[in-house]
Formats: sequence, structure tokens, C-alpha cells
Amino acid sequence: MPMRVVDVERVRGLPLFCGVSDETFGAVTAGAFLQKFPAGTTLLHEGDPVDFLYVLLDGLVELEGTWNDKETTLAVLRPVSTFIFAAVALDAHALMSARTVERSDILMLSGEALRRAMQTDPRFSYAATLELAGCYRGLVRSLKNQKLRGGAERLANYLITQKVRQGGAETFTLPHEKRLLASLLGMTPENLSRAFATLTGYGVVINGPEVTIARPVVLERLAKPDPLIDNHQPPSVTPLGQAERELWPASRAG
Amino acid sequence: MPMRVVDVERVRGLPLFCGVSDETFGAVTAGAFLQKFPAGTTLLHEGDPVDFLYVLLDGLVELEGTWNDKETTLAVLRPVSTFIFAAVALDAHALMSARTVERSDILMLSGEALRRAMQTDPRFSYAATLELAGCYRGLVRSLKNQKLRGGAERLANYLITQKVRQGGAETFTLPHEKRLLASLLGMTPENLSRAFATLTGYGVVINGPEVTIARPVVLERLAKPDPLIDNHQPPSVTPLGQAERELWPASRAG
DNA sequence: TCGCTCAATTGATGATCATCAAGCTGCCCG
DNA sequence: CGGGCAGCTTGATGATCATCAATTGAGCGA
Repeated sequence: MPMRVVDVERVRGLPLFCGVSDETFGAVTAGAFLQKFPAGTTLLHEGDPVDFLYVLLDGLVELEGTWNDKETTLAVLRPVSTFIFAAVALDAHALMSARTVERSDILMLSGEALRRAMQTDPRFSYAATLELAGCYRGLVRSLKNQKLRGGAERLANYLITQKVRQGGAETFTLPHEKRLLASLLGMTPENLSRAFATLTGYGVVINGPEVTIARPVVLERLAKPDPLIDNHQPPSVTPLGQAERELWPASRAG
Repeated sequence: MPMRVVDVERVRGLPLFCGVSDETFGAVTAGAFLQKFPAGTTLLHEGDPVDFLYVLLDGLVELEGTWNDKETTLAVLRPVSTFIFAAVALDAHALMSARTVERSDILMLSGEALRRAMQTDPRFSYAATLELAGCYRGLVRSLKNQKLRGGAERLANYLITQKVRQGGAETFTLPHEKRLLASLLGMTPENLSRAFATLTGYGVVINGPEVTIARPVVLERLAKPDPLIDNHQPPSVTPLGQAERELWPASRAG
């Protein structure tokens, strides 16, 4: 339950915290929980008031939305990521549910303390602004992806993005169940299957969770990846915030 | 080109600025432009570097995204709204284009100056965080709307939202062309026409740009409006930021 | 080892949606 | 007053996608 030293260092190194004063960091992490959750745990339900900022340190978390007995996956988060920051900042109720997909280590930081810290430490609230701006742009990308592309195109771009993020090798492994991927891509599991079958004609070979892109040029001609929609961020050793993930590869003004 | 006193007051009164010091406000508005643009002007093109934060004081602005020679409307903004704040905060290129739909008065604030101000004035960067959090939640709503509802349902909810925002009268006027509405709702103009025709069976009467919802209960049974997707914010005299629009009607903790 | 469960696939069918084409209406302008 | 243009509508057709049903195959426990 209390944070281990190694975890404190990890959190301290996040872009959200690495510039803040020790006082601010202490105040924010004072009443913090570090908890392990099994797979399939609902951390937060749509519509609930939000008391904590969540930081995924290890594992996999799904953010999902519901309406009229249908549900859809809005994002799948990998470590290290914060989530429901916007609701915490505004002290509002959650617009989406959060669920662990795998066993996960999650840090929970008091929303109250965070809001106080944002009002006193300008470096922290600046970092918070950048983090939120990065999250915002991620959603803009998702919305464009959803409204402008068809199912097979979304899948093709997802595969290309995964390939880059996992190091660029010709073959890689899907990070989770296909039914979850279907929901993320905005289609049914049945249609995801058919979309995979379609991509077979573009040099994609499927073997369970293993995917190999045999003819990248052919697949890209279908996918038409676009830096204004897809964020082809290569893997990194140091933990990045959503802001840094958005700024890649630019680092324009600094 | 220079701001009139009445406009300065208007900007000063925005949630984004109303708490900041006079120094910060002066620094940010020092090199500001207030410009009038005719309808149909592209203020900013997708992919361009962003040098200014835009504030729509009067008129109507569309944010749109493009891919593969198709385009879609991501938002239609009414006064008073800021836009492309996220790109300004990160000093990144724009993910969407901005176009005036009507003749518009637009304030342009130096991105450089804003980023500097955010790092020095904690009240300003806190206000910026809240504004961005509000924008983020608006996009979550859009994405849920898009992925979870069908075309007719999106239109029905749009009409209910418009009715509330325009004061709640039985009949109201669409704020812009139907072809733009179609793009916002993620459908073709042809299918928007057909969706309107469908809603005729639910007590909706169309007369050019005039819409009257004759049987609200029947329409709501189809629309199933949901506070976690639709933001039924009534009109207001004081200009609201995206944060306040999100917090309505709660004002939970304060 | 058997049998259970569940993810994934495949096929058949219907709903939704986009596209192409034609016609309508209001409006501006010659 | 009569084009001509633009926004909107309507119809016909095909593509995309969801749903229902059935089957396969892998993992797991009795």
C-alpha cells in the first residue's frame, strides 16, 4: 500500500512531476495509494464522482464509454500513463469507466491535493496543462480516425502503429484480446475478423496474436498513415507524458 | 486592429483571464490582434505551426479535419470560445483546420507570450488547465456520440441540445447550413435529409432552417439523451469557458 | 482424458450508410 | 423577367457494417 522507493522515483521522473518542488511533490504523494488490481477490475464507473488521479505504473487499462446498453472502448493505456486527469482538474464526474485489462499497478493521488498543488506551484500547473494538452490531441486523432476512415483502414493503421511502437520488427504481438481491439477500432469482433482477412490480401499474415507485415509498402498504400492522425512514436526508455508523446519528433521551440 | 476598450473588458472577463494579475494580462494582450474575417476564411490550416491562440468573440467558426481527400467537421464554435489552445500550449503543429462560417471577430494572442505567462502566473496556468480539461471532456463526448449512436440518434440529440441552448422554445432555428451540420454529425448531406425525414415520425417538423419539436417526449424516447454525452447547457449572459460549460449544473466542491 | 468455457472465425441476412443521378426551390444577378 | 447557381431533397443502387447462428480450437479444471 505505501509506495516503495523505486516507485516514488518512477513517479518523480514523470514529466508531470519532474519539474515541481519537493514540497509540492510531497504534498501530492502524501496521501497516495499504490495498489495492485487483478485483471477485469473496474476502477471507476462512468458517472461516478472522481476523487483520485490514477497513474498506471504497470499493466494495461481500458477506458470505455456506454450508452443504451452498448459500450465502446475509448482508449487502451500502457504504462506510464495518467488517466481521468480532466475530471480531477474540474472536480467533475467521470465521463468514462476505467477497467484493468491485466493485473495492474496503479497509483492513486488525491484529487483535492492535486487541485491545491496546481494553484500554488506554477511549474506543476504548467506541467498539468501540457499533459492535458497532449491528452486532448490524442482524442482529436481518435475522432478523426473514427470519422474519416473505414474499418479496414483503421485496422491497417493500427497495425502499422503497433509495429513501430514495438520496435519495428516485421512481426509483432497484439497487446491484448482481439475483441478489445475491435471495440477500440469501433467495430464488432466479427467484422474485425473479416478486416484481418481482407488485409491478408495486402501482405498481412495472422497467426493467433502474432501479426507479420510481409509487404509494408503494399499495406501503407491502403492505410495511408498520416502524422496528423497517427502518432508513430517509437518505444522509449524514459517514461513519457502525453505531452512528449505528442511533441515527437518535433521538439520545436523547446 | 487594436482592441477597443469594450473588447478588452470582454476578454478580461473570460474565465481564462479573469483571475490573472494585471501584469500577466498586459503581457499576454500586448501584441494581440483583433481582426474581422469574412465568412469562409481559413484561419489556420491542418499541419501548420501554430503561433497564436484564437479567441472567437463574434461569429461562427468551424474546426475540421482531413484525410485522403475527405473532410469532416470536428466542432462548430460559437462566441466566446478559444480554439487550438492545446497546440499553442505544446507549441505544436495544428491537428485541424479552422474556418470562419460567418463573418467573425477574432482575437489573436501570441503563443509565445501565453506559454511564458503560464510559467510565471500560477492563476493563469491553473485557468488554462481548467479550460483545456473542459475541451478534453467535450471531445470525449463527441467520440462517444460518434461511436455509440446511429445517425438518426445523433441528429435527434443535436436537436434537443439546440432547443435547450436556444432557450427551450418549441421551435428554433438551425445555427448554420445543413451541409455543415451533416459533416459535424458524421454523415452525408443526403443522409441528413433522410434522417430529418425519419424524425418527422417522431413529432419533428422541418421548415427550411426552422425546426419545431412538437412532441418532445416521443423524440426523447428515440434520442435517449445522456448527461455523460450531451451537454444540455442553457444560454447564459456571462461568457463561459469550456470548463464552466463542463461543470454545469454541478458546481460540486467549488 | 474428458468435457466445459470462451475467444475467434465463418456464413447468411438485414440494417445502415455512401454514392450517383436527377429534380426542386429560393435567391442573386444580369 | 429570366437565367443560373447553390443548397436541399428524393430515388436507386452498391458498399459497409451489425446481427444471428453455427463451428472451430485452445485453455483449464474435474
